[in-house]
Amino acid sequence: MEFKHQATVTLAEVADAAGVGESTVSRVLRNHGSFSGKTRDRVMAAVERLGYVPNRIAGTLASTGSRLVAFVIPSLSNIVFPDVLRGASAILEENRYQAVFSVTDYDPEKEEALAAAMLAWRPAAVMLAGYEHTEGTVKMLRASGCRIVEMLDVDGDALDMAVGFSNRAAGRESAAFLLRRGYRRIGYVGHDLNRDTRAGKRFSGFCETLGAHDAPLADREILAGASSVENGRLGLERLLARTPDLDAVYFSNDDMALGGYFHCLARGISIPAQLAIFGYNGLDIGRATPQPLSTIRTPRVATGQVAAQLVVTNAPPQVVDLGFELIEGATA
Amino acid sequence: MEFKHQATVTLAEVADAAGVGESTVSRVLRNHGSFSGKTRDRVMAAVERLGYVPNRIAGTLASTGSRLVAFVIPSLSNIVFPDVLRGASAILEENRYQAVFSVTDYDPEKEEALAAAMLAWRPAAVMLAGYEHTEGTVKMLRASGCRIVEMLDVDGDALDMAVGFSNRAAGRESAAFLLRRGYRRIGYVGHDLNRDTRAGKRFSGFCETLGAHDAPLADREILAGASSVENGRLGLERLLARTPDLDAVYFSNDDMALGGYFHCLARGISIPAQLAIFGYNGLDIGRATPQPLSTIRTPRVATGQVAAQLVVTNAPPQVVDLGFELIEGATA
DNA sequence: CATGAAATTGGTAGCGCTGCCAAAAAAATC
DNA sequence: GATTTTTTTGGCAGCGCTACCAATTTCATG
Repeated sequence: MEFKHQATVTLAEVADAAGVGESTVSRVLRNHGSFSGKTRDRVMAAVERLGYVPNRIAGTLASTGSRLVAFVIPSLSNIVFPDVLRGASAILEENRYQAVFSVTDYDPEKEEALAAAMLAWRPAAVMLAGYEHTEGTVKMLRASGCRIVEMLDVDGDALDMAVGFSNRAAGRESAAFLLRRGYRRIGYVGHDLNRDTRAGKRFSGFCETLGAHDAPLADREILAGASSVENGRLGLERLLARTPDLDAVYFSNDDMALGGYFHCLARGISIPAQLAIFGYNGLDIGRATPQPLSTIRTPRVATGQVAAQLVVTNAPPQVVDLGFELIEGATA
Repeated sequence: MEFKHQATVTLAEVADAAGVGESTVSRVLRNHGSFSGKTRDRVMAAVERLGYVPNRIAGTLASTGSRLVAFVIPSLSNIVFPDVLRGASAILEENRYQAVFSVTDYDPEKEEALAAAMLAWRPAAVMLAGYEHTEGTVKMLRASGCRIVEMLDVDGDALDMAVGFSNRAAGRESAAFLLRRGYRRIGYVGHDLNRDTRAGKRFSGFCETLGAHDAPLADREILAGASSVENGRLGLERLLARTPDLDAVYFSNDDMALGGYFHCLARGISIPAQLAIFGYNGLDIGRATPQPLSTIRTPRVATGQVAAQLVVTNAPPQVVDLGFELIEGATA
């Protein structure tokens, strides 16, 4: 088997080598249309011999519709997005689609620029996080004619398709759970809510339910920057310094909550007797801590899977609510 | 159900609308070649008016060399790879390159299939993890003529370029550190080493140094499946059940080590007096635990950045060793 | 003004493939 | 064996853009 270095073999060369026409090679390779077994063998032998690799750029240009799926995600540091990508890429690979991605850093303007760059690749679909986009992004996506999937949120109007769960409801249920357990002096530790609008929706649902039960949020500590274990720890420390008599704290997610948990471990604050901790996401690590973290488990991988499934099946516009699960754990 | 694709605006239509030739529009849009300010304004106005989005598929086919960079990575669950992607995607975006990815699940055969699929997009470069590839993968990559970057390992011969650090040296230094601290009864808890060959190299370097100091590995517990906090916890439990008199345990990475740490917290095993714990990766969470984790911090994001930089600058073949940093922490 | 140099511009041949159509070959039917 | 039907095949026009080259305009300069 010879491979020519750097000289790209074209379909025409394969056709010559196999002694057949170009379209025949194309049909064999795509297993589309009809051809005899003998022809197929001859073509495949030539492909093998020449080390031919089809050029999908050319193929996509010639045919209608690409097999590229574009992901425009806020971050790769927040485990949520790798999880979504993981779910989606498995489905996409099975269906011979190719995933392309860009990271917006939670910046709507950057999202617009990156979405535009993505559309230049004429993807079959664009997958985004949530419903909050600039006017320009919306207009561009609409005009593109490609499928759009907004992921990880269902609290709003979908441009085309949406897959996820209600962040607002997650916030409400978290509050209801804490109230049922008898906590009344409840605080919040979160990260930048303007950027992470889904965290903002959870917080707003949380406060709504607290308010409805005459137990308004006692105090809050919002840290600038991304969510992290360290920020969670720091946030709880500051919150307790200001408002020591809290009996429960809701965190913007499990990373932050783990930081809070570690703070309590380090300071000898007994959980949940002295202070209850509640998170969001249902990370694996939260189940392996000495006391399993009380949290809400979200279908992150499934969100990616379903989103990809909708795209590969070219499903009609729809919103899929995958729900979430409250994990009682031992910290609340 | 049928979905109409909107009629996409082409460069030719923009040219007509602006009253100029196609090549002029192309030059203006790419800011390449010369054109007058007046022409540029006319073209940009037409682009704006028609909502033209260039078709990069066509552009790539017509020109030589694409601006796609293909990542073929083992996993998205192991934070290492999102971190690498994060570093790389920032650099690539700045340089108007587009990242494409596939996930191999640590399966070399799947890596070969996915690499082949990637090459069909004629990427500027293919970025892989480590040096262990099938013969077919190597042959194909060599023949492709595109740049190749092997990441996260420098213990071997690079196909073209490599960026990372020595896993073997990391293992050796970890062992040396534990020996310096006086630990002699040392165990190991790891995950599937056949698949994660870099973890295998660390382990082998670790054992080598132990052996050289007459303190051979006392016992080991290898868990099937991927690394996880839960597996680390389980692994340490099993290891200690079998060999209770260990004074230190080396884990295949920080996830596993955290599991071990939590096991000790839950069982009241005092760290590091009764048992020392040493990890690998330098995750943020390991710095926020009540006792900071003793571990080796690896330049994951930088690996991605440098790898991307090499590609966008079309650097000559080379191996870049970014090194690593031993963090003493408080668990060993 | 003339003349050559420099800056702009447009025309057009591909890039490598797919989709359509007609031609050829093979199989089925009378 | 002639005819019809079915299966296989090849030719070729694009897909939308870029690269190259030649044509045109503008600018300097004597």
